[in-house]
Amino acid sequence: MNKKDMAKYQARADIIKALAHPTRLFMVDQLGEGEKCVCELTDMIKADTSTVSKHLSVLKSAGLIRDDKRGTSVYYQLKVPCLKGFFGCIENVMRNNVKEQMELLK
Amino acid sequence: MNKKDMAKYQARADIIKALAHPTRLFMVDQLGEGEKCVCELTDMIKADTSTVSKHLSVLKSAGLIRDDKRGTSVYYQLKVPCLKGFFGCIENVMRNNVKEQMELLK
DNA sequence: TGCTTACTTGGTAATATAGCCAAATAGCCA
DNA sequence: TGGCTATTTGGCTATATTACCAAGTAAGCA
Repeated sequence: MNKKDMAKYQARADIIKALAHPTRLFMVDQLGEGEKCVCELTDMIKADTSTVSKHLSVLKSAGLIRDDKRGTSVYYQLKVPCLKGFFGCIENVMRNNVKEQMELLK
Repeated sequence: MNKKDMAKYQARADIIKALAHPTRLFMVDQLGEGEKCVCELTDMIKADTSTVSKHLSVLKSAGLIRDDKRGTSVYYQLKVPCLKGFFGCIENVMRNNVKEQMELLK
């Protein structure tokens, strides 16, 4: 693998890494249904506000969401609609994994 | 977020985490073009065989690839064709991030 | 101005991940 | 059998990630 390819895969990995956490996946799902402020997400997730804020900043740095401050609240929006297809793929993997577990038990 | 949802997002995250590394993304790309043995991948990646083997086992545990031992070699194959669409989505994000960087410089 | 709510940032401890070396295992062939 | 090649596993250190608390910033309002 040459240097340029390495950089390409590193850049991909950085974005995927931003998605690789249950709380952040939940956020992406929620934001897929419409913008939410930090306080709304904090309520749903039941973690410290600072924790939620940091997860959001990871998604934002990766370019997956956008923020919009209105008054004292900050609203976040999903920038990337194509993620839905991706999650479909992940669900396929999960279904298949379960299927294989079941085969083992037969 | 209730316990069941939490488990769902955790399971998704575990699979995504398996993809969240440049070397493993390279492997997935390579295996997408056809099966390869550990030694071939080791040559391409130029890391210790043990490192390559461990990356492959991460992908395998996630259910993304399958192994097939023939003689002294172990051949790995991609199990999940839908990943190609996913990478397309990630490339979109990367392109958009660059675009926004450029806007900033205008 | 001073208070309150909403959010971000810095610091820290616990945990997870990555890479290498060394050692173990497995199949092939002389 | 003994040796060779291919691969996996265990152990270790370095680094990254996560979550919380505490402190800082920012906007609205009495």
